[in-house]
Amino acid sequence: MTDDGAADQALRALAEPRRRAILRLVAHDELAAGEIAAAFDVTRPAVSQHLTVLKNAGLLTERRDGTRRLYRARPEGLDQLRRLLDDIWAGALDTARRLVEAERGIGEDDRVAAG
Amino acid sequence: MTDDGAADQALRALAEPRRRAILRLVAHDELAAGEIAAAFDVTRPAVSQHLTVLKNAGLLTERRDGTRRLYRARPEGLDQLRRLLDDIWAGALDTARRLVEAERGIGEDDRVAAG
DNA sequence: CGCTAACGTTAGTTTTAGCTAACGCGTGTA
DNA sequence: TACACGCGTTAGCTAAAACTAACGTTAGCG
Repeated sequence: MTDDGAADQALRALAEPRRRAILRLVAHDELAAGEIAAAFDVTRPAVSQHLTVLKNAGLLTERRDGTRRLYRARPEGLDQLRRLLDDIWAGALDTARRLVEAERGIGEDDRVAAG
Repeated sequence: MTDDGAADQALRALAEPRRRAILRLVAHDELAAGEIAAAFDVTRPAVSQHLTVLKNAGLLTERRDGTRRLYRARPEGLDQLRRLLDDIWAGALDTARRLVEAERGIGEDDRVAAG
């Protein structure tokens, strides 16, 4: 299980700038689909599709109130994402530490800061 | 500046499963472009393009050794990404906490756990 | 029941991203 | 200098994604 499918969906969903903007909108307040769509220059169906993608990725929740549908960000969706990123970088962080130590051991005299 | 361009590139780069696989490869060891390409079924130019995307996103470093180019994951690239995600979810976490408290205050008698 | 409002969904088009094939560039070797 | 090797880059094709326009569905009101 090198690559979780759920986290993959979340990552693909967040790759779209407009979907991140939507998430920012519903992070603080619960908003209706129409209110969210009004915040952008694209049509409402387009926003509706973005909401579907975000919902399938587990990044927001949907609640029905009459004919309206209210959306709100789902903080738990971030966890799986963070786990995936940490999993990828776990080895890299360890390797970087080893390299820094090795650099110090090899030549402190002619070696300056690498970056 | 609601959406940093640098983090945007990193997010788009990570949305591709093959690029995540490449990052996993160079997380522990420094590998040449040919070695990385040999690990996949796609052609070397395709891998080269992926490496360019990852490099531009600040997710890996390039080092030249003769005719070869060696790549290694860049752990600092994760930081900007984590900052962006935390920024988006900062409000959501706070809101979720408020909602849980409000739910407790409204009806502990007929309300059970929401999820 | 008819009517309106708020959405979601589908069909079809345009843009974007990844891939292969061919080529160009820099490095090392005889 | 000539040649081979290792990669990056470009052009062109194909598949995926985002968008618009038209239609379907459900909830509320008279």
